[in-house]
Amino acid sequence: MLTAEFINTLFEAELPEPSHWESYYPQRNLPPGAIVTRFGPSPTGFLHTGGVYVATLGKNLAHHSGGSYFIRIEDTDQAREVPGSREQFARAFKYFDIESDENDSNSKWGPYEQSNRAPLYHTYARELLRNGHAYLCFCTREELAQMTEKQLAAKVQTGYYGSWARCRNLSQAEVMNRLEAAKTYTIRFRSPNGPPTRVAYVDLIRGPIEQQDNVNDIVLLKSSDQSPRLPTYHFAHAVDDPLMRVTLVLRGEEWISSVPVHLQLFKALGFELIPYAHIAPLMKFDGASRRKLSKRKDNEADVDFYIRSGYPAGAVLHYLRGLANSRFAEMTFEESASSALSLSECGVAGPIFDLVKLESISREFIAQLSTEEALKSLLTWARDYDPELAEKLSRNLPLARRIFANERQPGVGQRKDLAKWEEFRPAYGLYFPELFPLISDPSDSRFAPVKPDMVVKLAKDFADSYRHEEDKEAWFEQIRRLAAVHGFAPTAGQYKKNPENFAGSISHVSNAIRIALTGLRQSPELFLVAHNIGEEELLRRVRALTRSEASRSV
RNA sequence: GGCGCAUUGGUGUAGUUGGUUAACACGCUGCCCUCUCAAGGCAGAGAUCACGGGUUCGAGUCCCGUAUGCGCUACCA
Repeated sequence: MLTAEFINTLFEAELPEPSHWESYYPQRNLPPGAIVTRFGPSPTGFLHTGGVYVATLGKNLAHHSGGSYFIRIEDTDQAREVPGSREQFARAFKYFDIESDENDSNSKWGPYEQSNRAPLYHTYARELLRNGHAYLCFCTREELAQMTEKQLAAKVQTGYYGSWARCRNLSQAEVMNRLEAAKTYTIRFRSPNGPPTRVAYVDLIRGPIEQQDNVNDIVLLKSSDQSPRLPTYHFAHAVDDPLMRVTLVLRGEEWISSVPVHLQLFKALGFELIPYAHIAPLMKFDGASRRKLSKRKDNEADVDFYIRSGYPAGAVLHYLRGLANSRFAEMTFEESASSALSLSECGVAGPIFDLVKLESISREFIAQLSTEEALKSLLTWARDYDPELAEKLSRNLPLARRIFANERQPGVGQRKDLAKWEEFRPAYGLYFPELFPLISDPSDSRFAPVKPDMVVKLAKDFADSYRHEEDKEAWFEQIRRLAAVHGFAPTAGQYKKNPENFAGSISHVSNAIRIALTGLRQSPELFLVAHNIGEEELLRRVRALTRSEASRSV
């Protein structure tokens, strides 16, 4: 056992006592049942889609219970910190509406970055040292690695326990000797380490869980040669969550195995237990098997993927809520955004994160936006990711509005062409003359099966007799006449019944014109195209084909 | 290896004290509509409820075992 005087020399002299912190962080004044929960991302890379999943669940639970949701940056592994992560986090939090209710300037329960909380951890590490629940360990990483190898070879449990825990019972004299030899040390938890026992607790999602109790003397404070000396996740969790007055620990399922450690730490620290809810991770198919959505392998695991591609946050969040509580998948976007999620409805198996499903939800989402909402969302995206498009849109807002309004006519079935804003340009760029490459080659493969000479004939006749009719039917009648003149069936139905009687279907003719006008095999109806680009531009596009023929025959 | 979690059609789930042909949504296929693609309408395929035992008159639902997948077993979180 180390003396109190000696323990004090290991820490800053003015380090507060636990009682100081416990009154410094009062209970929150919240209604009964209010949930206070936190999201704790580590700045070791981009924010993971699974993080948004957990965070949005937590924020929803907190807000619907009259509680509070906050983000605590868990940056205790400074070696693995990736520069720029925090900036990316901030952008992603904002985009997905999971920003923290609390921060260092509006709340007294901070700081909200663990690297700024070192004194807290030190106070409690010292306390555990004083009451014998912790000790100094001088084992080097090399020694620990060798030990693990031996354990593996001997087929015994790996870890720092029992007779393997060499520093567990060092005398104060031995400890002082090593300190004088300038050895670095960690502070380890002195686990109960008795005969194997079972431990049980209730998970709010899974119900009762029972497992073997922990016997490992896990590290509490990392190596003494670091500054500041930071805790491991386990210790940070056991200090921060009680003191930040969290009432629900919501985290990934990978933490289930660590609960026995956490329970022991809470007990040793004298804190009341906080209910746990472990969320099943988002999964993905890899061939025939499924695995956790991985930062390294899957670009849809990176939330920047959605921001960059222009998936509206509302669509992604709706999908994520549906994965958490399937009831939400059946709701309208509005209902799902305003309803309370529940832990008991969360599935226990990891759901497959299916990009195809997301795309379809996103299509629905964009389709139900009003013209103004859609335009605003598109412009916001384009300013960052397609400045050229943003510029063209801003210079012709009436046209931009018309494009969305065309697809949103009341009473008419709603088109669902766009799943993400990066699809806007390929689908609708054709409306902007500056973004449209003229098609002048009649043998372009997009015209198939209509032959090049027929393409030219159709283009020439169409342009020569073109009238910019204001009525949809009257306008399309031109195409029908054009088809009839060249032996094509005037309706698709007639061609279908007797294909042998015709040179082709009306659809061949309309598609030839479609390609000339839009360059696309799929486009909005031609009448709309004609009126959105205007007569002059229409004729310019169609005549590009006839000119090409003229120059070729010279 | 040890420990833990999971397993209902392609996907997400429902199936709350065991009780008739396992339900819903999305997806998929075909047809209709149709100038293309969507949207819409109609019809359809698709699950021996992971596998094997057991309890029971009767099990997706309870019990045991097995398999498979995932996770933890770090001075990573």
